Formats: sequence, structure tokens, C-alpha cells
Amino acid sequence: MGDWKRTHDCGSLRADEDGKESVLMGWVNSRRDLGNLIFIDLRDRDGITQIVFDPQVDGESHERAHALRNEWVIAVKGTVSPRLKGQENFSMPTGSIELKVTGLKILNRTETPPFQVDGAVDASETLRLKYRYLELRRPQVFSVFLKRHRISVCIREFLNGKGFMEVETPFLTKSTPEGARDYLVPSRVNRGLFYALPQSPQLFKQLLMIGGFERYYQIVRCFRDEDLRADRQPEFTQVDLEMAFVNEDGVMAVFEEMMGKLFREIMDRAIPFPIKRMEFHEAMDRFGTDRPDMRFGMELIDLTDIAVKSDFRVFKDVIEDGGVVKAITVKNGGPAFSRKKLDELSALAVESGARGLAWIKVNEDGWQSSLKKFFKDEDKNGLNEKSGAGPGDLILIVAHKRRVANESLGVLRLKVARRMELIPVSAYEFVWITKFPLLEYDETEKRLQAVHHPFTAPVEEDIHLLDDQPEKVRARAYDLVLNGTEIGGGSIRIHVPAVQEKMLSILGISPEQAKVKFGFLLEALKYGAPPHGGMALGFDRLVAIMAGVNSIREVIAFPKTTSATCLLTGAPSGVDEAQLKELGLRTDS
RNA sequence: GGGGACGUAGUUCAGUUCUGGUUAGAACGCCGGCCUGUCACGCCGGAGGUCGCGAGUUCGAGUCUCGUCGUCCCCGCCA
Repeated sequence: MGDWKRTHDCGSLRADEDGKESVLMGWVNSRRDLGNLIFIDLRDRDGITQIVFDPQVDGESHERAHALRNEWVIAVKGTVSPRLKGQENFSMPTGSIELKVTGLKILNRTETPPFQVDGAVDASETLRLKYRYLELRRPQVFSVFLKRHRISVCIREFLNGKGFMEVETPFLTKSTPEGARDYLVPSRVNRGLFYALPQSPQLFKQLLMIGGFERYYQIVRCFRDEDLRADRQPEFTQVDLEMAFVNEDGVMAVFEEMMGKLFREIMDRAIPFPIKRMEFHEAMDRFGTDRPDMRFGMELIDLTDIAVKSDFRVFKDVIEDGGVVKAITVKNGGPAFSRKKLDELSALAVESGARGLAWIKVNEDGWQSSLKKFFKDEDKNGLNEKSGAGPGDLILIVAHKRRVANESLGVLRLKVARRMELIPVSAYEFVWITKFPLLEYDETEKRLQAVHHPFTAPVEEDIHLLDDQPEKVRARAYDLVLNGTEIGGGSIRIHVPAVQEKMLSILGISPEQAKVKFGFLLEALKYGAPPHGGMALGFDRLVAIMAGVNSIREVIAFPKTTSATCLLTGAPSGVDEAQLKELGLRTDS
């Protein structure tokens, strides 16, 4: 670079800077070598400026510019000039000017890149991840990370303004038995013992409340050793917060206001306030899921009272067993679903627990359906009416226990909506889901498990059910759902030691085990724990939705593959025998 | 742990099934030459292949079979 000093960014020059001396630095985005005239699109993170090498302006630079290639790093000195009339490029912000080069410094050359940074054909994700730094040069990719940054700044500003303070909590911490599989870190100083990387700072933030900090937050990495998905990475970022002396409304109000600010400032959109709330049971009944996508209708309809009047054995048996007959109505779905596509839906229903899928195509002249002969005409009309179905519509019906019928129709509802493109892509629909069950029975482990986590407080009026009907107890937990994605969740915590001990015993954790695993929390609760609660937001998921990308890999600078490897660094990798020995570890492979 | 899709020049793909058979093609990129207003510059020429890897069937395999590795999607799992 010598004594050259960059004076402008590549996206900033405009016609009113005519005649200015300027020094630009960046990467060669593309070149058009016409022989005597050489045009280079110079790119930095701010934008692209066309620079011109003209032998009549500077012969030496022009001569050397023939050698320039894509992705070389250069610095140019020159004069900002308006482009010739008719030669402006109105599709680029700097398209009315160009830089007439009077001096060129080549700062670095490059090997031929494995894929084109500015190319018509895109490379596979495998290659893009291996050379992630090249992909990060792409303006669209950079803009995602700029947006991520702005979102985190916005969140910090908001929480700081509300009296929250950021506190760091340990990464090398204690393994906890509940929840996801832990990433373990061996201790050299304490041979044979392990730290665990935190699945979330849950217990520490509760300790901070007991420590009297009252309002804590942290934008923090969390680690879970579970199988990956498009929206799951082994390490991911949460906006974690906790408040003392609040109830559900207190926590939810903070989050709603924060979401309002985020969408206003980053997306330039107003979101309706307050955000809708729906109890867990209502969500399951109406949408068949605890994270309903509210951008479209097609709600679940209960047809049990009509189905019971039919002669269809399957329906009657299910209803006698206490089950339900439920349906979704697909507007104009008749022509859209061929026999083959209906078979696919049926397979999907079976996969999600149903025993089968019944369907009715409502036509001008009546039903087209295998159920036709089982229903009286008046009941057919009644069913049509209750389903809101008219000619051309399709009714999909599942009969089963309430939970299974709901869940499989929930899956079908999404599938159908996607296939029929019923989901408005630029809509953002928030909903709170509240009062989740506190506990559920785990068939494989043959014991009760906490739905949220073992520190979630039960709804006061349900506490008396804890002993006899624990699965009926509702939790003071809430999830924030955006466009069918759970972007955050939290709860009011247990702050009374006796209740916490009771909870652990219901989970099948003996007092001795509890002392070993959670003793520090149980003890802390004894020393004046304030009522408290909080929430954690899946930051990567939120950014992905706000940036309009499909996978959280797109919003993480150096993400891992679905087999939890890093294609860039090659992690995880073997280590020296000496390192293992020092840690007292042996591997069996 | 289970199911599915994909793997062929540097890159993105075609060729692969029904039907194994001469020298594996295209586009973009790369290299060389020409070109004074380009912006997907244009024109001429050129190089570039362990058909993911391994075994099998066959006179002969990119193509068929089995195994294996990798990437992606889904189920389980993710308090």
C-alpha cells in the first residue's frame, strides 16, 4: 500500500464528486479488457465502482492493468469523472461515474478461485463452505451478516435501555442430566473429570437473579450435541434474558416491545401489538401443532358429531374409543390433488401417526369419496357446511385419538399449504403459545419428563394435581412463534426450594442424585430467591427469517455440515497421543 | 439409529434407466491472441476428466450389482 490512503469506499462515489482525486482499494470483481481501454469493476464491502485504464491518462497503469484478474487485490488512484453520455449504468448506484486511473498498485494476486465470487452459476454448498471466505465476499452474503449485526445492535440498545445488563456466564461448566446431549471437555488438572459446554445459561441466569442483578441478558453461544437440521447447528446463538419480580406478562411485554423495535428499525414494518396469545391446547386443536404458522387459515375442523351418525365402521370405532374425527378443508383442492397426490398425503398422514386418510372431493353433483355410501344426504350437507366446503374443495379427514388426529392434520395442513403455495412469503405472523403441559410421559425412558425444563413453575391452580395427575399440570411457560418457527421460549421459574425438590422427585430424580446434579441450585434457592422468569430467543433462526433465507447456515459465518463437521478447518480432528495421555483419555477406534 | 435425493472438466450440468460398445459433451471459468466506451463486452485459438472411492458381473462399465465415503432434506433426537 505504501503511503497510499484509502479515501472512499466503492459504493460511495456519485456524480457530485466530479473531479475529485480518489484512492480506492478492493477486489477485482470483473474486467473488460478492450485492448486500448480496460474497464475494471472494483469491489469492496461497500459496493462496486467502475474504474477505467486509459493509455492517454496513464500509460504505465494501463500497461500493467492487462494482467489484472478476478479477485486480485488492488489499490487505484484516480479522478472521479462523470461517464460519457449514454454510457451510464443505471442498475448500479455508482453507475453515473467512473474513476479514471492515474496510478495502480497490485496488493495481492490470486490463484484461480474454485468458484466465481461474482458468477452466473453457483457452486455447491460443499464447495462454498470449504472456501467460505470467498463466499463471504459476495455482496448478498455480506448483507446478511450486516443485517445480523444490526439486529444484535438493536437488541442490545433496547435491552440496555430497559435496565438490563449483559453478564457473561461460564462455557466450561457442569454437565446436567436433563435435556440434550452435552459436549464434554476433559479436565487436565482434574483427570478423569469433565466440563460440559452449556446447552444454555439457564442455571447461571437464575443464580444471577438470586444474586440480585434483577435484569440480565446475554447474546450467547449454546452447545447441543444432537443431530442437525436446516435450523439446527451444534453451536448456536441465543438472546438470553432473565428478570426478577415479574410474571409472564412482564417477560412477554419486554419481548413484544423488542420485536416491535426490531421489525420497525430493521424491516421497516409495524407488527400488531399486542402479539396474539393462544394456549397450547387451543393451538393443538386449531392447528395441530404448538408452533402454528398463522400466515394462512385452513384450520382443523372437528367433525366428530356428524361422523358418529355415519355407517363408517372406522369412524364409529374411533369415536367409541373416545377418539375424534377431524378434518381440514382445502379450498379448490379438488382439481389440485390427483389420486396419486392424495396417496402421497395419505402416506404422510400414516407417517405422522394416523391409521389412514379419508378424503372427500366436493363436486357440483355431490361427493367423490370412498365415504359416499356411508353418509346420509342430510349428513353430507351438514358435513360440507361444517367444513365450509363447496364445489371444487377437498376435505381431508383423520380419525384417531385427539392428539394423533391433531398432529397428523397439522402436518398435512403445512404440506398442502406449501404445495398449493398458500403461504404469503412476505408476511410475518407472530403468536405466543402459553400454558404448555408441565410434564409428559417418556415412553422410552418410562418416566415423566419436563416439557420445557425442570425449573419451570407450574400454574398455581394446577399444583394440587402434581401427585395424582401430573400430566394435567400446566406450566407457566410460553413460546414465541413466528411464521411457524419457534423463535423463542421461556418460563417463570420455580423460586421455592420445596417446589423445586418436588419437581425433581416427580422426574424420578432421587434427593441424592438431585444433590449431586443440581445441589448448588437447590441450595441457592434457600437463600432468598426472588420470583423470577425469563426467556431465550433463537437468534440465528430470527435472523434467518428476517434475512429471508432457508437455513441458519446462511446466517452463521462458519457453519457446520449436517454431520457436525467444519469443511473449512476439518474439525473435528484427531489429536496427538501426547495430548490424550495428558488428559488421561484413550479412544477405542 | 431410520428413510430419501445427489456425487461426471476448476465450477454448474447433460450423458447413466428402459438399451453396457469408437475419441465422455455444453456453458461459465482458466490460458494465448485481437479489439478505444465496456458493464453477462465481443471475436479467434487452446488447455483441462482417477466419471467420489473399492470390489464384483462382463470380451468390454460413467452406465448393471454390492459395499463404502461425502453433501443436502426429512423422521427419531433436540429439557
